[in-house]
Amino acid sequence: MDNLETTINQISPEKAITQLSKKQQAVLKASLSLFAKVGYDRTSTYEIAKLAGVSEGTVFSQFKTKNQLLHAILEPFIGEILPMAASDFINQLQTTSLPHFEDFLNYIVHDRMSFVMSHRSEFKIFVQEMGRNPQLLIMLTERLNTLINRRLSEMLRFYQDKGELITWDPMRISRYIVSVILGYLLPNTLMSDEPLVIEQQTRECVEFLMRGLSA
Amino acid sequence: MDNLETTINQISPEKAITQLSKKQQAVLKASLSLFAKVGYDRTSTYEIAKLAGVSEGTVFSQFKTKNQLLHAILEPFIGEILPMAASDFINQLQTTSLPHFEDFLNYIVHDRMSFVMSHRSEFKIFVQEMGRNPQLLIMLTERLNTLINRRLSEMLRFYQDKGELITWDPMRISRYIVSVILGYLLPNTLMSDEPLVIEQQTRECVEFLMRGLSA
Amino acid sequence: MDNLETTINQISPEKAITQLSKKQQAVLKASLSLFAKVGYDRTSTYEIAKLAGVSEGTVFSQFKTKNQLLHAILEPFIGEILPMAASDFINQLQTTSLPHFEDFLNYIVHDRMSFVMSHRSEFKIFVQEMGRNPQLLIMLTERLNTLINRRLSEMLRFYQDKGELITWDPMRISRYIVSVILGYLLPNTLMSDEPLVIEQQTRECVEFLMRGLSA
Amino acid sequence: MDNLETTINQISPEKAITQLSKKQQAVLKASLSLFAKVGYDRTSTYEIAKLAGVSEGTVFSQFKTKNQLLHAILEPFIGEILPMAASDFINQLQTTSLPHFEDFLNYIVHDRMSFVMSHRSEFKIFVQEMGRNPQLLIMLTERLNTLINRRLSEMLRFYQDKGELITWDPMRISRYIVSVILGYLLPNTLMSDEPLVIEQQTRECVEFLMRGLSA
DNA sequence: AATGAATGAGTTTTCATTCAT
DNA sequence: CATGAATGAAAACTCATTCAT
Repeated sequence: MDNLETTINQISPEKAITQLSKKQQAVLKASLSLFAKVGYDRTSTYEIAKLAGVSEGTVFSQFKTKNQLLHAILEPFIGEILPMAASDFINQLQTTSLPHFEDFLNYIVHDRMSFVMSHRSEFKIFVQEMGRNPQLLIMLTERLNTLINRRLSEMLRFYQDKGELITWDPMRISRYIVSVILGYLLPNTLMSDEPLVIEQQTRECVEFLMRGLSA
Repeated sequence: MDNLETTINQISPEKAITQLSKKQQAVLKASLSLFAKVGYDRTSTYEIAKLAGVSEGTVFSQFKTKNQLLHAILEPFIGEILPMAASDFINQLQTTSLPHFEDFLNYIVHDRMSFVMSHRSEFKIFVQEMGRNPQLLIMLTERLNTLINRRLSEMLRFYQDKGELITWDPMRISRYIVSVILGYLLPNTLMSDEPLVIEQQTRECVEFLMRGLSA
Repeated sequence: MDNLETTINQISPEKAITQLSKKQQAVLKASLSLFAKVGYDRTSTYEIAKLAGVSEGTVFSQFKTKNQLLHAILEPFIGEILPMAASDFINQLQTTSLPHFEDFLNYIVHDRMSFVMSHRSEFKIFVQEMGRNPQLLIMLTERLNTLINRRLSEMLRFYQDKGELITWDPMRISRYIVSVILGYLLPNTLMSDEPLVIEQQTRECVEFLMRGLSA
Repeated sequence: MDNLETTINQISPEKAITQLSKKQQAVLKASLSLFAKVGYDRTSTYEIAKLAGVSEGTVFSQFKTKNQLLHAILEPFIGEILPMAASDFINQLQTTSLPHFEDFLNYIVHDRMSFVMSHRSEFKIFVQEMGRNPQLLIMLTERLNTLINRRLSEMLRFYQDKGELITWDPMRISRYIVSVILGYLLPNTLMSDEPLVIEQQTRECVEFLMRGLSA
């Protein structure tokens, strides 16, 4: 069911990333790990080089600046991984027959939890950078708006028409779904590093959301 | 109703903070502002001095290091503002007659939103630091646990016994309340800097929570 | 016998030093102690103020700069204590009847050891500064030359004429006497801080010098 | 005869020091020169960089702190140069046939004077630091004790048994020899920077010591 | 491409000194 | 005179970035 467990390299095989040599991949991996753990600003290029097992010069041979390294992580995340995940997600949703809102909720809660869990590091970096660079949030929001919201709204309206979902503004409904999911993910996943039993959490989540959102 | 709109200086007039000279207060204020806006790491002590209108030496005369400046902001927040707010909040709750769960929800959602809004900067800094220093979250959680949770649980059980609140684990109920509140606060307040119409948001919030949580 | 146990304040009662207030004396004493212990450069005016129990401003009210504080210690030492000690010493020598060279040696070895021991701190500071400011040594040498050497040379010649002292250049003889005394003082006194049993050391010293220097 | 005129680089060609690049050697050389001339505390890393003809960053690329720079100078001196010199010196003494105590004295006085003269800068720095860090003296004393004193004592006893040397404690005899040598070296060499005519000084030195120490 | 020594601008920090109270 | 907050110049140190090898 989870079609999102895509690694960075599986995403766009013909693009920049797979052209990267072993060393460059190590650099990217080391950056991802360190940026997520201690933050972009507290990670020095020396530490990246050390963790990647390369020289400091090598860190800069592919990515000209430290900031490009950050973007090399975040851009595919915002520009490819998230949208692709979103498309896949939406497509999957549409082709999957989910006759009832509860099935729908079950599906998306579980799927999104899995997705975030499998991209924990990127999320942490994204969240941290968002704190300083609100433009990131705007970029993300716009992308998701065009990709998801219209089609998601259609779906929500489908269940509203069926009388299974409260007739609030779909944006408002989305906000609650996202909030409750993040309420589980943020403390357990982004802040600490404990594993998360997705199935159990999903059940709880859906139980609450069904009460709050069914017509 | 909101007894929490206490500024830093109103908190402990006889303690450290009011001993600070005008210039030192300016330093603290400038740091608070810059740390919140661009983050601790991207704020130089030179910029703090410039914004505070003092010399760079002055930045270090009271707070010996830049990191102490951060702690001078966060510690009263974690150690005094939050707990005092929590106590006030709980006491207020207990002395206020809130016969129905909906009154209770209305009260806490509005109060907490107001509180966060009035300490926006501190929250932003706290959230940013939390991303790198998970220990902060643990400190906070422990403090809040001892201060709030037991008494909050009692109150929730009061409404559960009255048959107005679903008989889930009070911790789980708290999580949903917090999640939904943050779902409103984070995007509008912490990430961007737009003003927030608390009354409207509170009403929406409570409406949803009542559906999800009433027995 | 030891006429040199003069404290700073006993030296020039009509001059600056006794005009000093209690606080200023404390400053001077603290400086002396810290300069001797950790060196001039590693002593901050803040530490002087703290040890003296005064404010930092007070450190500068009498002595305009930190360097003047150093000179306030060294100048009386070079300009007054040492010469006065030297005069006293020479006068004492001349008025004291020391018919034999061995008596003479005994006297000066014991007296100089006592003198250095009672001005240990000043000596330490002087030696340390000398390493960086060779001019100090020149100043000292010139002063001692005019004050002592001529008259000391006369005395040495007295014993040479009596056939009790080898007929080397008096300067050379002085050098050996000084070297051997310092050979005892430097390790035990200036470098470490152990007490020194002067009588025992004097006897050893004189025994060796008598062998090396008697005619 | 003087086997001790070893420069820093001749000491351990395969070790740390020769791994240093040209620029790093320049940094070390500049530090040595400035520390000796004006003292560690009065030498700024900027001045070191300027004298070495490198950027200030380079000063810190190899030696992480200014203090490590000091240790990079002193440690090989205490840990390698002195002990090696000591061993060489003792070995040389043992293999050289020195039938009479006067030959022995002549040899060591000349050799030690040459050694100190060829490491003047290191000695100056060492002496200066010793004034503030008495632990240095302890380190040195312990090293020399284990390396030299036992074997030197044996040699002295050899001449005592031959009836050419006074039967004092060898430690006491060493103290006089060292004192008299330093009596020549300190004023002429360490304090000022004038050259020293070793042969002449050696002759005077030995003449006095022979009188004082022969049986 | 990879290396790592070198760079230099920027940052934090120290501290002697000043000055209003 | 005494105080101690304020100053600012200078110091040590960091680190992203460059470049010769």
